[in-house]
Amino acid sequence: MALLLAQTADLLEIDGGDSFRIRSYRRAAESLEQTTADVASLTGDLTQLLAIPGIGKGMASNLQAIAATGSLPLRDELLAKYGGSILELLKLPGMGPKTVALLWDAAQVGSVDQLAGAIDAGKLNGLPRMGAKQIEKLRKGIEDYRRSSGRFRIDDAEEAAQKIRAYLLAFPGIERVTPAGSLRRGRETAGDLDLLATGPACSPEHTAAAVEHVAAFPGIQNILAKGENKVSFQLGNGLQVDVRLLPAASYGAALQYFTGSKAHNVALRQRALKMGYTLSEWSLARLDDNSVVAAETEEEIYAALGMDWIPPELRENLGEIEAAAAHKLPVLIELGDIQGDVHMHTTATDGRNTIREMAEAGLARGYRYIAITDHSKNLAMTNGLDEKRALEHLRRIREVDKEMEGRIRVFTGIEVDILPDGALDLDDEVLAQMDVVIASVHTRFEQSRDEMTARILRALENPNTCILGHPTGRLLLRREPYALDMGAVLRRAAELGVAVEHNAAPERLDLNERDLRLAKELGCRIVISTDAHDTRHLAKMEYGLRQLRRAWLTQSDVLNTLPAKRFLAALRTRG
DNA sequence: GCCGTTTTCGGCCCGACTGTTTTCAGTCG
Repeated sequence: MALLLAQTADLLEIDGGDSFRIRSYRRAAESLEQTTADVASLTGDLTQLLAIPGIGKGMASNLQAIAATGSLPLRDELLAKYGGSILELLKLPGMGPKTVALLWDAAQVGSVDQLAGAIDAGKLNGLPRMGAKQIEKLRKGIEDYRRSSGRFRIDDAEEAAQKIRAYLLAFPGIERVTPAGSLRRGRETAGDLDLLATGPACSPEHTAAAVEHVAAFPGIQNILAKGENKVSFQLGNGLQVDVRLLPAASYGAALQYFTGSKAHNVALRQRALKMGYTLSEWSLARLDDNSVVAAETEEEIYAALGMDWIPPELRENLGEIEAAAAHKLPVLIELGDIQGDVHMHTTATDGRNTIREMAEAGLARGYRYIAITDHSKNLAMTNGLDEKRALEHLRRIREVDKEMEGRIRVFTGIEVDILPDGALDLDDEVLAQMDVVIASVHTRFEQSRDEMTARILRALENPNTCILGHPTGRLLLRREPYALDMGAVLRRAAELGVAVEHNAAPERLDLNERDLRLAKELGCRIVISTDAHDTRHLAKMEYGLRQLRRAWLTQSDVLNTLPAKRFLAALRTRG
């Protein structure tokens, strides 16, 4: 529902609709994403719908229309006018609604492919605001878009997986459902979704009824294939899902096989062959007489190959097979190791909860401490804090810290902006009073790689900087606003003892897997945090944690696994 | 289109940047 409203807002914007009406649609969409109410079941109850902020009479009737028909007349109308692919144009960097409208009016461009064609045909030349530089930017944007599209963010894939899983488990005789593939390995993105199901209803002779149940999943857009033990389909957002029904006797073998990665499986099968076995999706069996050695669980299979069980995150054939055979796998960091989330915002700037609410939410997650790090003044749009307000806020944080009576510590902090010349945007004497100072780049100046690197290096030198916040600022799958010499930045951060933040939210993930491996190699201090803007956002910690695991990180590599006092001391110690 | 109003109309987050603008429009956070 939220998606339909957000799309309607985008379409209205392209259509040149009233900007306040557009904002209403957007606000309603955000509100629906945040509400804990089950909107679908509320559509009959007008009073409750109207109680949701941003939902008035008009929007309520829109929601009822969506609940009844699955679509929104206004959205359908606009999509009919502009074609179904117009919205993908907005995903290109530098493309906003006005430019989309311009291209539509001037050259009937209604999709990324058509835009590429129009550029090649020179149809954009001479259009207002379409200089050579702009066109080149679009050309590059299309390239990036094509490279990344087709993969889905891990949280979107996870959400879909959980919905399908719950649906499958409701069928009598399906007892276990496990996501495999890149989702299980914890990659940042997933190309498709592999779900394995087992139970009495999945044994070879009885799958027919279960297959029909799978094929009746309400979210299916179209079915790609339907066989005896496999159903493939596409969801409305284009995500392809493969559901496999397997007998319990070979579940472990199937799980191992479909978890991959391909490189890991190839190496594992070679090892099996050397040992006189053959490994398939059905079992590990002896080569000579085909007798099954192991198949029911992954642990048995790895054990039969003389190895410890390998966490899925490590299965990339990057040394994990040798380590498992030598019983020298690292003990990877776990969610329970994290003692505190040290980057979050409150209603003082652009967060949606109070200091107290964030503290309670941290406590509920079992943390021993949190840090409140609202924006500084350079982020005017977020109502960023100037020196005076920052100090007032600091006092308020200390009050809440007292109120919590030691059940959880609440550290003072701020997220300052790194200006183009590398200076921080608040006075040093104010920063010196904060427990946690996160220095981040927010504004998207198109600085060169060298300039951007120099900018961050200078910010690291400021003695008050204790965490380098989202260093790349990349929005996954969407934009690569700038590049920098990450090696130089991480090396200097390691020398100075400035911690480097890994932003756990899937839409950010500022350090990618390679960066994380490099950080570990260089001996960087790493902090993982969620950059939470509301209490629910704190749950995103688990996503980023999986990238840390993929980079072979252990508890001792991550600073906020330390107890409160030692964490603060380590953070403030340089050199 | 929502919301709050000394309630039925008027306000609704704003500052900085880029490109191509010779004075500003569009995008972004």
